[in-house]
Amino acid sequence: MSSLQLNIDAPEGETTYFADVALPIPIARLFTYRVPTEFQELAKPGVRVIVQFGRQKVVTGIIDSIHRKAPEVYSAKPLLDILDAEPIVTPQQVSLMKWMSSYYLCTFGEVLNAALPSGLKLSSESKIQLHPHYDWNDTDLTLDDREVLLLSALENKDSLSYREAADILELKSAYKYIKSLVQKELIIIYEEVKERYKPRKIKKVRLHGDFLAHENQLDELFQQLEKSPKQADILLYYLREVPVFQEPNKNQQGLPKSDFQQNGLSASSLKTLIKNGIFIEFEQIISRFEEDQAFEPKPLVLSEKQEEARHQIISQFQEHPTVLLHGITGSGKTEIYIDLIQGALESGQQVLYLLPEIALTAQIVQRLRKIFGDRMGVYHSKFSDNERVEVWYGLMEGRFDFIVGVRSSIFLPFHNLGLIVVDEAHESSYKQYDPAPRYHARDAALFLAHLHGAKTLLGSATPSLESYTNALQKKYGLVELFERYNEASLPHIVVANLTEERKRKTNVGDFSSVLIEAIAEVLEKKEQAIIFQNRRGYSNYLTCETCGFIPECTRCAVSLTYHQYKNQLNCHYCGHKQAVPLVCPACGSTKIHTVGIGTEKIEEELKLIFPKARVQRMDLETTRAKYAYQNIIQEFEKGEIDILVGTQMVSKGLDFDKVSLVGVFDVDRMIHFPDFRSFERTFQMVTQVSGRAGRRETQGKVVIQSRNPDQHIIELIRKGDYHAFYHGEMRERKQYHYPPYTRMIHLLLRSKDKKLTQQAAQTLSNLLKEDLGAGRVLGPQEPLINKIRDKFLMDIFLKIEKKYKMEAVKQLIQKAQLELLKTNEFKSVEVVADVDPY
DNA sequence: AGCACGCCGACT
DNA sequence: GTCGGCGTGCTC
Repeated sequence: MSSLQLNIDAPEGETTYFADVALPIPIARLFTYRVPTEFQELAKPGVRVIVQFGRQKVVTGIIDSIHRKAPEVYSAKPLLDILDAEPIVTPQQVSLMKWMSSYYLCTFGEVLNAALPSGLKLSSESKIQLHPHYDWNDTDLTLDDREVLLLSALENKDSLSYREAADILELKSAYKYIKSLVQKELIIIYEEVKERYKPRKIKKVRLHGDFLAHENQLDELFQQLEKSPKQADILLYYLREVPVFQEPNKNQQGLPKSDFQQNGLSASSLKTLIKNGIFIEFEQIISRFEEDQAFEPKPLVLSEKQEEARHQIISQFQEHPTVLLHGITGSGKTEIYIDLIQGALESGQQVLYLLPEIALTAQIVQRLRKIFGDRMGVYHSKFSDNERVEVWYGLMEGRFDFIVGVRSSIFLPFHNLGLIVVDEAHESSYKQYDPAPRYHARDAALFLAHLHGAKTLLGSATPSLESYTNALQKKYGLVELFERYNEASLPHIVVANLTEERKRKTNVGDFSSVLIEAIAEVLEKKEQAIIFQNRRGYSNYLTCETCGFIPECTRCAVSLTYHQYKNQLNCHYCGHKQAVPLVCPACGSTKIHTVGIGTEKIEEELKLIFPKARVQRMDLETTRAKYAYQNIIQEFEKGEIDILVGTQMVSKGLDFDKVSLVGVFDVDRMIHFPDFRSFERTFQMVTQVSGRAGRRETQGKVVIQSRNPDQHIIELIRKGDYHAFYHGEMRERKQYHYPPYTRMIHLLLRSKDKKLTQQAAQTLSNLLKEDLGAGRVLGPQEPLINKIRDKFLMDIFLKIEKKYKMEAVKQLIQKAQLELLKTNEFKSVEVVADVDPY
């Protein structure tokens, strides 16, 4: 069979090659395509190819390898096209992606999907159009009403996608009718391949070369244009802007067409000049990023302590590829990063600076831009696809050698990486939860560094227990900075006892008198305050006073969050929105009131308590737009805002000189979050947000509101004692076998059938317990939120001691999953694996 | 993930 | 009876 295939297209004596292609689909397999002879030169690992996949679809894939082994049980389809002359992914990228798919238990295709900016992925869409020989009057065929509807739609619009066709018919699928029309030869199906990336082009004009041979030719031209003064004006303007005789090559570059209009010159006259061949119109590809931004490479002056830390880091790098820089907020870690980055760049290496999320970038990017100019590329989620592709190419082509970006920037095509800085390395937003690959960018960055032989610097004021443990065990180097830069002092932390205040009735709603007085003082002194509450929306939920009814999401097992601003109830899990009921849907009562307090309500109450203060809210809602975040920050910086209320966004890396108060609105909510890391999270978050208070001369103040201020964790936060926190928490972790003493894998099962999900979870859990031992398998248990988007959920957690090989464990999981699938009913149950689920 | 084929309830 | 729902299997 295979010998037959070998001869399909190669002439006698030539070999047929095959390409194993990775496709961006969640199938844990490569697909083998035949390499047509004309592509043999170009087909090499790392180039993008277009292939047919399935009956209709055409998709972009990446060649993984080229070989001569013909598949035995099917005949390979040919590669349809090759998109790149050179590999678009480097061998290191492929290694990183392969590691990721095996470590995080997902398919290579899923990683590929996350790694490539969608501008680099092509995919096709099935579309329909009228048959070339279609003639409306000619149809003696009997047509269904819906078929007629589709045909008339196609007469108005050249083509329709399947989706559009279904929408026109108001059906879920129009496939049946499409098929019927195809059979009747009235329409045809075709594939439209969309190239998503488009370089930005501008239209320019230049003077036709003929007029440059002699100066008199220009004179003649002016005479010719005597009766068309508008055209003459344009010519004059052009000659003024472009000194064609002094610098002839300037004419080659021409002038943007838009310049003429901006200077009040007639567009139609310019058109005439182009038509008459006096000007030549052409297009030029330009960068989406502003070029030649002014930058001043100011020499960086490190303080003595910083200098010392820098020195230690460099010497630790001699022995360790990874160093943890543990420096309290305000200790000046950024300056040290900058210094090290400059060092790496000077030695010709590339640098990646990872930030946890876009929220952080605005301020730091501005600062870095001033130092590194346009050799620095920025990569984050608010960039458009096209912008991302430009960063990708820019890095490949060497225009950038320094990338500042969020977690997905680890996938960029580095070829000579020397240093990775992971700023705020403890941040949980480095972990991607959904969809796969569920990776942790900090850990992936360590692997990436390993691939390049690069160094990694993890920086944090409150390192994760994992990282700090690694440092104590000498797996990482450790450098610690306990002094604030510029002799600024640490903020004074006070805890407001809400229970006590309620008893004495000194509180105002959810505000303690302590917090209110502190805010009043700040306003008095014309300083600024940040109020932190990690819950967006107005209130947690609504409830009916009469019958206790709580509006819940129809698709998820959660109460709906009340958003006053839009007068809506929102589900924060599936995005469902609905109007606020005027009367209780259960009993008809009008006594509906709000429970819990979100950023929106805090904002409102602050405006009531301090009517003169300028209050601004910063959360997901108010920062949706591309520059919204930046705008708020700028206003705050300029002092146009007195009180900034926000979710965790406000806690991250912002430095404001005039902030002298930070209020942590509800620390209890964070402490009691049902997760073994809730203490760690709380410690990190509160420490971080506290660090926003008082940067320079003034000592800042932090007010933490709690109903139960005697909790040990609050005491640790108050003292800012990381080491005591670390050791205390580690004891707990050891006792209950939690990370970092073990590694965790979370298995989530979901399906539309509750019983079935539970049964499948029980079965899977039993299978795993057989292989791993009951002690290492927790559950199955129903998660707190047991339904999301109409799918019921079940949890299984695996806790594996460090000494076990994770590879083997993962194989067991896959084995158990296969075993589970042997029961037919369980096939509709999805199993999602999340490795290191935090 | 799509997408096509096959098997069952509610309607002209 | 057929239409239209969705469950199931496959993709080189």
